[in-house]
Amino acid sequence: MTRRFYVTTPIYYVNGAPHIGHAYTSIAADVMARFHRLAGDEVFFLTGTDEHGQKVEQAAQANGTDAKSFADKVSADFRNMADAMNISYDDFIRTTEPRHITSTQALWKKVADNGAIYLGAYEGWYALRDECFYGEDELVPGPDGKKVAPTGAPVEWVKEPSYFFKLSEYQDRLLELYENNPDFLGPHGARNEIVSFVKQGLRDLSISRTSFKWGIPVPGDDKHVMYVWFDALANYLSALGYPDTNAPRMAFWPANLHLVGKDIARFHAVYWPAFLMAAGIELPRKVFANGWWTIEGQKMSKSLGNVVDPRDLVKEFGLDAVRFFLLREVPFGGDSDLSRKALIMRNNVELANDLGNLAQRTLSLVARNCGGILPERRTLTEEDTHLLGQVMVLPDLLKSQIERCALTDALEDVWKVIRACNAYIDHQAPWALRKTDPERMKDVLRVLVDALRGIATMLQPFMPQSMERMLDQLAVTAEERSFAALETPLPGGRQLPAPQGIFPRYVEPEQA
RNA sequence: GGCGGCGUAGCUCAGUGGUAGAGCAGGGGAAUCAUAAUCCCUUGGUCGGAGGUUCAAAUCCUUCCGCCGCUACCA
Repeated sequence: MTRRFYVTTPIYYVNGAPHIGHAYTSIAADVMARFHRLAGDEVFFLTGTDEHGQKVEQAAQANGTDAKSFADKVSADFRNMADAMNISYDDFIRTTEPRHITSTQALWKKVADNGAIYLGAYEGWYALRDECFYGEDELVPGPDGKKVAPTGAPVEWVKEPSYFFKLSEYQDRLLELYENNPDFLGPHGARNEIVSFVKQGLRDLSISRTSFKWGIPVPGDDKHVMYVWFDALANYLSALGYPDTNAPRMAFWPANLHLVGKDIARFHAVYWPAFLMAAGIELPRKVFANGWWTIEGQKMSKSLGNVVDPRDLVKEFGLDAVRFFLLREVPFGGDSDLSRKALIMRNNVELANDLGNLAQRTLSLVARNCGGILPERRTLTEEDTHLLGQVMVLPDLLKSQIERCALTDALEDVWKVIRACNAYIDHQAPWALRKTDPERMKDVLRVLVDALRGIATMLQPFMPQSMERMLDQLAVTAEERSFAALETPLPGGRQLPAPQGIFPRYVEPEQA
């Protein structure tokens, strides 16, 4: 029976350019998607862009264009970044697409028909000049002592008609959800915060606006457009073809994993399940929040001018070195720091020295001493069995790590085996066996090739391009690269191509 | 203010009741197949402070200090 696996990234808001944080979440989701494909699951991997709202309207104006053209441009840039990072998405949804608009309106109607939406009034501090609401804490004292907007514009307390979602009625059911499904929300820190947030009590949620037009019209009341979360969250269903229950993709619902940045964990863990409960739709299995990246120890911000475009890093260090670094550096779920030094260190020590050099020394021994022919699998010594045993448990080991979104731990598990391989080759010393026991040398090299094949197979989701090259050099055919294929040893006698370095050491250009 | 998290070797972190761990960095040695990469050994911590529970605490409780997060409509 084929298992289905549906994983999503957030849809990224198009009021600003893509940066390393967006890439991070997408790469993590990509690893999950690729991993499940290699495990034989049927995968649907969704990403996209969120394009409505006042901020996009304003950003477009500032750029002297209209909202749609602006959204087109930025959305294309996000898509370009996803492609540049080798994100294997199956669909890229945009909230301005007709399929999303009709689907979201259908979801709204369903929720409204079930009595969870009512018309009320949204109150707040409104600055006429900015055409914008501000939160109480955003206001600053003006020259005359009266509170004004951060832009300096005068504000007044106004009421605007708005549709509300009866979020307050879902507190108990949400707490029950977290209680009964400890894995629904991760990691632990985020989970605790959300639970205590919900325990504090929930207010109804304003889900429409009349103060701007760039949004999805509320069904039956064109004066309103949907506000933020109802529109955005619905993408996870609209991409599947909701409300058409016969749409082929609907079989992927409920989603197995919504991967999100920690800033929007609450919306995914509180609003989204509540909307779905109200609509009578099954809930996603898991929401997991990843942390933030600081840059050289500093918060990434436009004002500091240290916003990192991942495509620049790729140009300098190579795609897989960047993918690897982001997932390897710090436990997935926590915050992490991106520094040049750490990136170079990871690349040189773990990719070039540990793994790249292991492959290179093994394959050049095979090339030189076996004529590049893969030796047969023969009798194994205790050491051989021990090493291969470590390789054989990797699929199950990683499966459970991926299950709990422990991407860093998964990599650490693989690296333990890589280090064991380096110890093995030193202890066996096939270069010495060449003179004393050439047959045993072949056995040793064969064990190493098998170990490398297992390692490269498991690392494909993390570093698809490099591992493709490594598996090519190991003469593993395209059909032999799934996890299941690892149970069948490669037939001996194959001709291996001439080995070529896969992970070059990074050497800093000469300082002036 | 309320709730929560963290504070363990120079650095990044693992370890949740039973004689302190990993990787990197530092020191010594071996090997020379390999991208001068690798392997072996090793230095190093009164586990933030104090008090308590226990035969036994980094691990449970109390308190103090320091850092951080959340505290709703902000993408």
